[in-house]
Amino acid sequence: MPNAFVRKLRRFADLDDEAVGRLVRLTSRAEPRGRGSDLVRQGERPLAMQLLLSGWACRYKSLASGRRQIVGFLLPGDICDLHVTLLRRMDHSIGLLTDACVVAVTAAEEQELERHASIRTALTCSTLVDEAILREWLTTVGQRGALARVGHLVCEIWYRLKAVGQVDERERFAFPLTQDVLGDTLGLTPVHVNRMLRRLRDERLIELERKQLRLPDPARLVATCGFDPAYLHLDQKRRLTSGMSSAG
Amino acid sequence: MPNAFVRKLRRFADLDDEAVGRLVRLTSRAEPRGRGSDLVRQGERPLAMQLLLSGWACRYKSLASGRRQIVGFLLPGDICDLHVTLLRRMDHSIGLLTDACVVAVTAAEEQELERHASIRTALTCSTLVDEAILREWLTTVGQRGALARVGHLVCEIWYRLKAVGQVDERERFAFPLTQDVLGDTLGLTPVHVNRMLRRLRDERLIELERKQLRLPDPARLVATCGFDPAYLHLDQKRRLTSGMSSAG
DNA sequence: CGCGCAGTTGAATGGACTCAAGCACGGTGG
DNA sequence: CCACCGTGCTTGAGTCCATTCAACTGCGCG
Repeated sequence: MPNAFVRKLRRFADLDDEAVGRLVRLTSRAEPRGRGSDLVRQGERPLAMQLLLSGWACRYKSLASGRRQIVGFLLPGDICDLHVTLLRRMDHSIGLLTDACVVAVTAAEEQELERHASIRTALTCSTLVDEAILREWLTTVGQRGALARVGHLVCEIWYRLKAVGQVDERERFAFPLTQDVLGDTLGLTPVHVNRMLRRLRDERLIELERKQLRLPDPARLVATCGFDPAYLHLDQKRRLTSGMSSAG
Repeated sequence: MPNAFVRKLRRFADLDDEAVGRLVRLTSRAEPRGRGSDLVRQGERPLAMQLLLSGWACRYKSLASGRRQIVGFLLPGDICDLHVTLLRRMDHSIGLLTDACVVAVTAAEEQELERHASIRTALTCSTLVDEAILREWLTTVGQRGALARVGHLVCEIWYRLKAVGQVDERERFAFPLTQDVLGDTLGLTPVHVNRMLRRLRDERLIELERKQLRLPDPARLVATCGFDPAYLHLDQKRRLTSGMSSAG
């Protein structure tokens, strides 16, 4: 039974048995890490690429002013920093938003993996998509109003979780983000995030309680915040089916 | 005499004569393109990686609302889209801000280039830095005030141009960006950009006329907008010297 | 039981936007 | 040569969205 990481790479390239075997062996080393701990820290020398097998994490940049900007979410199966060992120092940190399982992959193991053309292709695609997400986030913060910012992010997470089989048939999924975290992500104050969430709730576009989010009418949410999933490149190999290949 | 592209890659890895020869041969095909034309367009299938040998370009995303967000500037020597042919469709466009010289590199030629370990390393570093810049921009738009946004961008461009020898000894450099373009980059209206430029001028932090920008006191500008060049990873191979190796 | 974190709501403030008018420059054509 | 026009820049006045400040609620947990 493949883990989240293998499932993710399969979306980008066909992996033969040997490749899958190698990936599974690698990920068997997974170690549990507690919520709130940092996987890597801004200013430090990067030692290894890391894989997130379960749990949520975020990349963030801290400013001298004390403010911080979250510049990415890492969901189960996501890759922390491909090739990052080439750089001298990290320009951002990665922190865990929930308890998680993580595998550290040394530069040598990374090179080993990339001998497989299919794995290399999949990893490269994955980083291209990460970059595309970053561009979309910049667009969101630069151009969209507060309501659309919140809604747009919700749509993105819905699509991304759906792609790894973590949305149930009632369009419900885990959503462990605090309003504070949302604020640091979207360039808004937590107070204002709160008001926008309220409006989305009042308009029956989301249902949120106890860190569980449900989209009663995904199409309407997508429409009202102008969400276009093209940037996620989900149809990279095959078009995403409405349901999930292996339900969670 | 190496071109801007070779000079840029040299910052990331030692290139032997054969590698340089290959790069020079490739870039000899450069073609002139007029200001305002698009190198690639959002929604189209990507056909080739492109190299910008001279001139300025920008990546931008267009929204259904008619607004647009600029998500990156390409300066002389910059690489448009490494590996992008792996994706089905472009999620953004690239447009020329000035007249320019451009080389298109097919996927096959790209693979050919990457047989050289040193070239591959340099290209990878380059994309890592591009991603780092994107994260910093998101931080700028998300967390900084309007004045610091403008100042921060000016600092970044100063550093980047300095690294490719396009800043003269009086800290003067070409700055072909209109206030409209700055607005679309920083998430501000052109009117507000104008006011911020005025304040920077009034405080003697910049001198700007006829598309020429000068920093009378770079250190003070860097300080007042909280700029930290770490994210540009300029010390990747060797520390940047105060002057330029080959003055332009 | 009391503490702390996350969320909620209100009122006042302010930074950036909108709308609008006018200016300066460069290119074009009569 | 100069009138014309378009693009980009400049400045002012009024508005609005998001922030700030502050108080209060609800819940989980020791």
